[in-house]
Order: sequence, then structure tokens, then C-alpha cells
Amino acid sequence: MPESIWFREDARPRRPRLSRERIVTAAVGLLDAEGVTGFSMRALAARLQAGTMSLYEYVRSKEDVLDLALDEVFSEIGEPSADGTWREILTGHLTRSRAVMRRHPWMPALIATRPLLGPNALAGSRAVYGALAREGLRPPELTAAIGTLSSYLYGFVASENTWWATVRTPAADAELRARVTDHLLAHEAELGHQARVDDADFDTHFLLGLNLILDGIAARLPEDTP
Amino acid sequence: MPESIWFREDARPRRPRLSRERIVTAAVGLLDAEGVTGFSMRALAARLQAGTMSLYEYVRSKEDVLDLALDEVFSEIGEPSADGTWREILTGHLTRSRAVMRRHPWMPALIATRPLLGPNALAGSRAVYGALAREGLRPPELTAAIGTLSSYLYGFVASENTWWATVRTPAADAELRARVTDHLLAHEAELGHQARVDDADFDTHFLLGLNLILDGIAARLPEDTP
DNA sequence: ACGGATTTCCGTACAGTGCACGGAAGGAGG
DNA sequence: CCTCCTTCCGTGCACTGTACGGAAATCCGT
Repeated sequence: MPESIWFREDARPRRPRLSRERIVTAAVGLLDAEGVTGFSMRALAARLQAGTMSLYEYVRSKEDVLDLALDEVFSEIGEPSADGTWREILTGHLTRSRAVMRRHPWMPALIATRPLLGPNALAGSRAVYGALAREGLRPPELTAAIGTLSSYLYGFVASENTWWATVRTPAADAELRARVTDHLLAHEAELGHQARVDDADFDTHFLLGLNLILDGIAARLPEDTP
Repeated sequence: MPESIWFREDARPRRPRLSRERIVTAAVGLLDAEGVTGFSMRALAARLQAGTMSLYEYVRSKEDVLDLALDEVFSEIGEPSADGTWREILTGHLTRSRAVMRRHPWMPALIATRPLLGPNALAGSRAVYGALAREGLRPPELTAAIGTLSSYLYGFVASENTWWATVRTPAADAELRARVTDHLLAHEAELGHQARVDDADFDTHFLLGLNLILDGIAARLPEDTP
């Protein structure tokens, strides 16, 4: 019977099994699981139960996949909230950005290599731009303020991530950890302050540094806002 | 004559052709010339006119070489000058740091991956620490200030470098460049400001952002200093 | 209904990578 | 002279990105 053709559930390519979206989400998952060094086209194809070369129907190169994955996770940050003071808006947006970059610790390494030109990344910077322009800040101070905020965010999370990565390696880098802890202790001991490094530490340091920058921006706004 | 032992000018067994130092300086040269993606142990050995595996007598792994090269160029930054106001000292130090990172554009990508635990990197952060502690700043604000400054520096140069790298590629990324220029223009046009991107632009933006942060730090110093 | 054209999939192959291993060259110490 | 020990490095292995060409399945014009 010729209709039996409808019952061959997966003989060969009826509808395309693969798609750009499926590849990108699989790439994000692989990067989360294995990091940037564990990422390979073969591993990505295996995760999709496809042949390696099948990916290249939808994607130009490995770099292409990485760019796509990077912009994909930028969308997780979302738009800044519409209400609140400008300080609250920016603090919330940067805090959420930091959370996303900690959830996907491979982001800083890619950002350092590839330009941020995906639609989601551009939309984010545009939103921050609007929040500050609404307060009356103008170029070049406006551009500098945005650059400072994003540079700070990105630099902070990068060192935060490599710190945790170093500390989590069991015993191979024990010597490195001892070295930096000694370094910190030498500093702190001079001033009688207890050295301790944990998540809460990074949280408060992030907010302290952010408020440093926000104070500097506030001093450049045309009139004072609470 | 037993004294002849004192005239053996070279070290123990035989004068080694290779050395850790020679490998490190060759690695810096190779990274400057080819970038991090063009760096390979085979290319490094070729540059030293040696067999690939000879390197492994002096170096544990490729990662090891990269760590060594990174700390090597950190020494180019030098110590902060001893006199001047704290703002002048920090501005000078950060400006010199930025210059070194532009001279070796592969630095941000490595910093995003590996922890900064080489002796030269640690010495630099210690010097900045001292300059601010001398003004009376104490932890946790002191630690936050240092982290903010280095995060800013590193994030700024990273985006600066990828920007130039993108722009310099002849025509392949012309579309990307057009996209970001459109983006900038859309912003600037809203406010009637001319968009232009060149070296001087990055210089002034770097100093604007730096002064933003320094103002924030100044507000936290115990008593006012000019 | 049939014969191409097109789309999807992927096996094979090639040039490149980091590095483990084992061996050769040659001076040093006995 | 023999032996050890340091430096050097050729070979090999598992792995990478991707160019190429072919096979299978669907679509389309007739």
C-alpha cells in the first residue's frame, strides 16, 4: 500500500531534523557543561545525535556557533525595568547581567575575543543608553559612562569566574591558591582586616564598586536626582 | 689541576641552547606577531630553531608558556611613580598599563582565562594597594576600589582591542562594522552628536571613565586631598 | 506518474594541534 | 674506558576544524 509511506516515522529527512535554533541551544548547553575548551563541533554534533558535517548546513564555522551562542545568552538578561530611579534601574540591570555571566562562565572569554554585535547585546546597551540619556546625560560623558559600566561589569565577572575556577580545581592548583591567599593576607594583615573570600564577599564588592561608578556618574548629571 | 673547574664558564653539564627565558621571550614575540590563535608549540619551536619536544624540558605545557608570557609582559608596566597626588599616580599607572595591553593585544583574552598570579602581576596590584592605603582608604572600600580600577582597565582594553581587530579586517567584516556604526549613529543622532571612532576617541573616553571612578574613590577618602 | 532539481544529511580525508614516549648525542665523573 | 645524566628531538597518537563529494528524500514541472 502506498500510504504506508506516512507511517515510516523517520526514514530519512522529511522535515529537517536540525535547525539553527536547535544547534544554538545545544551549543549553550555544551558550553555550560564543558566550558570553552571542551567545546568542539564533534561533541556538539554528538549532543544532537547528528553527523558532524551536518551542522555546516546551518552554520558557517565554529566561530559562527560561538557568536550565536553568546548572543543567545545575552537575551537572558532582559530589558531594564521601566520604573525606579536611574540608580535602581542600572543596579538591577547590572546585577542581573552579572548573574547571567556567572551562570554561563564562558561568556567573558568569548567577549574578550569576539566583538559584541549580536542583536541582543546591542539591545541591552541601547537600553542602558536610554536610561541615562533620560536623566540628561549627553555625549561624550554619556558614552563614557556606558563604557565604564560595561567594562567594569565584564572585567569584574571575568576575574570572579577565573577565581572560582582556580579554587575549585581540587589539589593541582593548591599551590596557586596558597600564593594568592598569602598575597591577600599580607595586604589585609597590614591593616588589621580579616581576609576571607566567599560568594557574599564578591557580592558586596561588586555593589561597592558599582556605587563608586554611579556616584561618579551622578556628579555629572545636570541636576540632582535622589 | 683542580682549579680548572673554576674556569668552566658554563653551567653544570653543557651549555644548553634553550632556556626558560629564551622560550618566554620568543613566546611573547610570537603572540605579538600571530595572536593567540596563531600561537602553537610547533611555531614557537620553529622560532627558536629547535625541535618541538625540546621545549618540554623547560616548560610543563602550552598553558604554562602562556602564563609565563603573560606575567612577562606585566613587568613592562613597571611600578607606579612615587611622587605626585594619588590621582596622578593612579592615572599614570593605569595609562601605562593600557599602553602595554594595546602593545600586546592578546593579554585580555588570556586574562579572561587564567588567574593573575604571576609575581609581576601581583607586584603591580600591591603597588596600587599601597598608593590608596597611604591616603587612608581601608577595606572593604579599599579592596573594592582596586578591583574596580583593574576591572575597568581590563574590560576597557578588551573591547578596545576587539574593536580594532574587527575594523582592521579588510572586507569580510564590513557588514559587522556597518552594523555597529549604524548602531552608534542611531544613538548619536538622537542627541545631535557626531559619531566618530578613532584613537583619540578611545583616549578621551578612557580618561573620562577613569575620572568617573576616581571621583567615586575621592568621595570615600577620610579627608579631602587636592 | 514520472524525471530531474533541490534540499538535507554525513563519511571520508587532510592538514593541523598538544604532548607521551623512548631513544640518541655528548660532556662529566669515576 | 665505562657509566650516568642532561639536553635534544623524531615518531606516534588522539584529537581538532572543515573541504569535498556522494547518497537519500522531498519537491516541482510536465
